[in-house]
Amino acid sequence: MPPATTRSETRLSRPTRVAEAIKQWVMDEGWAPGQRLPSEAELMARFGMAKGTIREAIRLLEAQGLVKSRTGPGGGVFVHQVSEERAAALLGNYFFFAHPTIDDIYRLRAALEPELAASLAGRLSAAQLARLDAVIAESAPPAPGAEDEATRHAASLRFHAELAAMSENPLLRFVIRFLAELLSEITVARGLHSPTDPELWATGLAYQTRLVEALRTGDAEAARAVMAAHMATAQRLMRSREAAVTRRFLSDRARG
Amino acid sequence: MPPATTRSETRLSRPTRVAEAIKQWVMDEGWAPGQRLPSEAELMARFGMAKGTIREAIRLLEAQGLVKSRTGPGGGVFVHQVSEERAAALLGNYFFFAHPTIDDIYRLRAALEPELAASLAGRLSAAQLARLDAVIAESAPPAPGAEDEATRHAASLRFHAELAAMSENPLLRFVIRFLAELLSEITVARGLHSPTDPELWATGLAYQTRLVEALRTGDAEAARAVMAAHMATAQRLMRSREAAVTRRFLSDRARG
DNA sequence: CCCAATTTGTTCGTATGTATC
DNA sequence: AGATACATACGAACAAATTGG
Repeated sequence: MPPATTRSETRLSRPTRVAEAIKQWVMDEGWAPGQRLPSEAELMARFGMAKGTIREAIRLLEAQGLVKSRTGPGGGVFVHQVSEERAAALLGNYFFFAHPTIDDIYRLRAALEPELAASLAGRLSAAQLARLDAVIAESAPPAPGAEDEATRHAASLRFHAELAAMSENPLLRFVIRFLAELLSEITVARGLHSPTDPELWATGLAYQTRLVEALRTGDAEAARAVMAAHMATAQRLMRSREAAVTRRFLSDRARG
Repeated sequence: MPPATTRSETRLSRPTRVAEAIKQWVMDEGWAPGQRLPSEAELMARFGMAKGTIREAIRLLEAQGLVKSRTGPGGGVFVHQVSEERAAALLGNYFFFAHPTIDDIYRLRAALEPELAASLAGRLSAAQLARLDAVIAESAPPAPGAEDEATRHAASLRFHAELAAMSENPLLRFVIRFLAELLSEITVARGLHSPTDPELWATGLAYQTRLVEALRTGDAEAARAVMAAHMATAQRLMRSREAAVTRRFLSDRARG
C-alpha cells in the first residue's frame, strides 16, 4: 500500500523546485532588481539542502537572467532585471529549431514597422531626429560602390533598430529589434548577400530620408506609407534572393 | 607589463564557459533533438573539471530548454527542442519588468491578427474549420448571463490561440499566442473584468462566426477586415476599462 | 601593501535514487 | 530479483574574489 504521506510531486528535481520557490518568493515579496537574496548558507538552512543543490537552483535562475552573483563581502545573489539582449538570446534558441523563413520574418516586419513609424511621427525630440540623420549618414559610402551589400544591409538594420528603440511600447521595441537580428543572422548564415547595387542603395537611403522627414513634420500617415513601401520592396528583393539561393542549392545537389 | 600568457577571459564562471562550449559544440556538430550528450563522467574528463561544475553547466542549459536529463541506464543528458511554452515563459520574465500596457499589446494585436486571418483564408482543412466552430460553440453560454466576463474573455483568447496555431509561420504563431497569454495575465492581475454584457458577448461571437465564414470561402480581404474591426472594438473596450481602473486607483489614493 | 573577513566558486569522496536488462 | 549504469544529492574541505582596516 502506498504511503498516505505527502508525495508533493517529487518528479521534479530539487534544484528545479528550489528555483521555482525562490522565484515565487521574490515575486510575492515584490523584490526589486538590486535586492540581495539570502546567502547560500542561509538558503541551505532554509531549504534543508546541500550546497550543490542550492547552487544548481541559482544557476537555473541565472540562465533565465533573473539573478546575478557576486563574490566577496557585500556579495551574494541579487535580483536582476532581465535584459533585452538576454531575452532575445533565449527566444533565439526557440527559433533555432523552428526555422522561420525570410518571408515569415517579413510578414511581421511589414505589419509592424509601418505601425512603429506612424506611432513615432511628431513625437521625436530634435536629438533623436539628429541621431537618425547620423545613422543614415554613416551608411552613405565615402566612395560609390566601395562597400559590399552585407555592410549596407547591416546599416539598414541598424537604422531600424534605432527607430525601434525610440518607441515607448516595449513590445513593439522588442519584437522589431528581434526580427531585425534574426533577419541579419539568417541572411549571413545563408550567404544571401550579393555585390552592391548602387541604385538599390540609393533608393534605400531615399526611403530612410523621406521617413525621417515625415517623422519630423509629424505626418503619421506619410510615415506609415513610406515605411510600408520600403518593406514591400525589401520583401520583394529578399524573396527573389531566397529563390535564387534555393535554385543554386538544387543544382548543386543535382550535380553532386 | 601584462603577462603574455593566455588570459582567455577568465571573468566568466566555469559553468558558464562549459555551458557555452557545449552549446557551440552541439550546434557545430548539428546534433538533433534526442541525441545524447556525453555522460557527466565523460564531460568531467573532457573539460577537466569536477562533477559539481559540470552539473551547474548542465543546469544552465536546462533552464534554457536546450537539454533534458534522465536517470538510469540509457539515461544521460539529451539535446531537447525548446518548446513554445518554455520560450514564452522565458520571454515572459522579460516583460515582467518591462510592464507593457494593455494598449501596447493591442497595438501589436491590431497589426498582426488581421494579417494572420488573411493568410489563413482558403487554406484551412475541413477539420480545422470544424475545430474553430467547436471553440465558438464552447464559448456560447448554456444560459444567457450565466457566466462572467473572465470566462468569456478566456474563451475569446482560446479562439485566437487556436487560430494562430494554424499558421505556417512560426513567428506569427508565437507572437500572437504570446500576446494573448500576456493579455490574459494582465487583465486577471488587474481585475479588468466586469460582469457580462450580453450584447457584447453576442457581437464578439458574431465577429468570430463571420471570420470563420470568410476563412471557409477563402476571402482573404474579408477575413482581414473582420479581424481588423474586431480588434478595433476590443481595443476601444479595453482602453476604457483601463482608464476606469486608473481613475479608481487615483481616487483611492486621493482618499487614503 | 598586506591582512583579515566574507561570500561565492570549485573540488573530491561517498552515498542514494532510478530506470534498464 | 539482482546487477548495472546513469543522474542526483550530501558533506567537508579548499580556492578565489572582493571589501575594508
